[in-house]
Amino acid sequence: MKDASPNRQRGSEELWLDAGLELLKDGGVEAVKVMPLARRLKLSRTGFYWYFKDRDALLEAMVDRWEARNTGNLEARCSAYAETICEAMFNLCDCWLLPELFDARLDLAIRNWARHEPALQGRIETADRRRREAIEGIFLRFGYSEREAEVRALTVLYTQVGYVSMRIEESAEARIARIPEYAAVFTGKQATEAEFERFRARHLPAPL
Amino acid sequence: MKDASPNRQRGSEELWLDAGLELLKDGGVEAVKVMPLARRLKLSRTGFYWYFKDRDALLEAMVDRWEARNTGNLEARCSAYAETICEAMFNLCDCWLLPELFDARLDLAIRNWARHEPALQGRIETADRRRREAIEGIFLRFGYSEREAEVRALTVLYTQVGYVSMRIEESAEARIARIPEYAAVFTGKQATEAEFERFRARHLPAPL
DNA sequence: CATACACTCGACACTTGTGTCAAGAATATT
DNA sequence: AATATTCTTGACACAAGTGTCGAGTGTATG
Repeated sequence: MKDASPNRQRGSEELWLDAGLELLKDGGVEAVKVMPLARRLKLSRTGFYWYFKDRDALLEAMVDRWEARNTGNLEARCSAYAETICEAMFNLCDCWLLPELFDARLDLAIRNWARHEPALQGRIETADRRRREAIEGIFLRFGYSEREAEVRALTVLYTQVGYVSMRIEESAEARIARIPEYAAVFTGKQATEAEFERFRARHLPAPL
Repeated sequence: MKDASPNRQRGSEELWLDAGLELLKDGGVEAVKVMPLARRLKLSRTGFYWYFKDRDALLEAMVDRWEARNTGNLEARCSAYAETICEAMFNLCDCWLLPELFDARLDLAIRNWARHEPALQGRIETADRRRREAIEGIFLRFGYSEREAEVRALTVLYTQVGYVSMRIEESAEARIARIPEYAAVFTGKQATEAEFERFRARHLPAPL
């Protein structure tokens, strides 16, 4: 007595999870409700409960996904090979230009959510500590003092969070163009033309 | 003449508005519901509708209040008298130390809320532009190039938003102690002992 | 081919929220 | 003191969400 179409949409854990993340990113946690999710997927609301115990289980799964991504890539960029502090900073800046390295919207959404969820707040703090230590490491490797490395790392972190938080909309080119100046502020050193060219080259679309 | 009879709690526009802001600050917009508000004030829920047409009217009033505060004080600190770029930066830093100049929690709450409310987003952008121009003005007055002034102003803004957004908890002393280093990163110049002392003096409790 | 597994669905019971109304208490004005 | 205004309240009508249950429907496989 049901839909006769052979290829009808079928649910799966992935499907609900992805849709949940989508809703989280552009509507905040409060938008992650089972009912709207079902509407969006054109599935019955109650089907959700086959894959997840309840709404909280979904939220949990979303956080797990976030944890397994952003911070790791940032750490990796921080320990990438570099000959100068500016080159190292450019390596880190890859994160702000390549969405696959760092999902800024997700990061922001999780951060906002954590604001009213003390349990989550702890996980955020852990992530932020790891990130700060990774960035501090760059400065320490290039001879900055402990104290200076810390403040500079914090400036980088805050700037990044602030940038994302203010939802700046700029073209990739505009953003790339500003990068050397940010690098100069962050490190206190001016990058060479060559260093910037190497960075720019890997971010501009290859001229086939 | 109205006498406040202590017998019985009575409502008022102020009362509901203040409670609303409180809820906004520590629970996000989603927490600003008439029912919890009434519970908190120990008043009947429906009394609310005598003062405000509906929930949206309250939200509107809260935004008005925010607009009438934070940005203006920041602009004022940016145009305060200063002999050097570092002194000017310290003037601005007053905002991050004196809650009456700048309500960071409210700023953050409004910002998060705006994320999912395009209408509000416009007002945020206007506020951010005014702030950026005020900070840029400092750098321009002290001879930085247009381009450099812009990037440095943005760094200051993003750092501040990021700092608030990450909900850092530090004592006033710890924060004050770090300020000269931030000032050095932001301006590229080292403040003198005297400049920092003048700044510190007005923030430490007067030893009467 | 039968049957068990993986999955979907509608109905039900419950909770929290919104906004309206008419009746009434408290206070101010005349 | 009488009256008008200001404010509070409980009852009512609705909307949107959560989670459970039992009865299904396809599909894979033993």
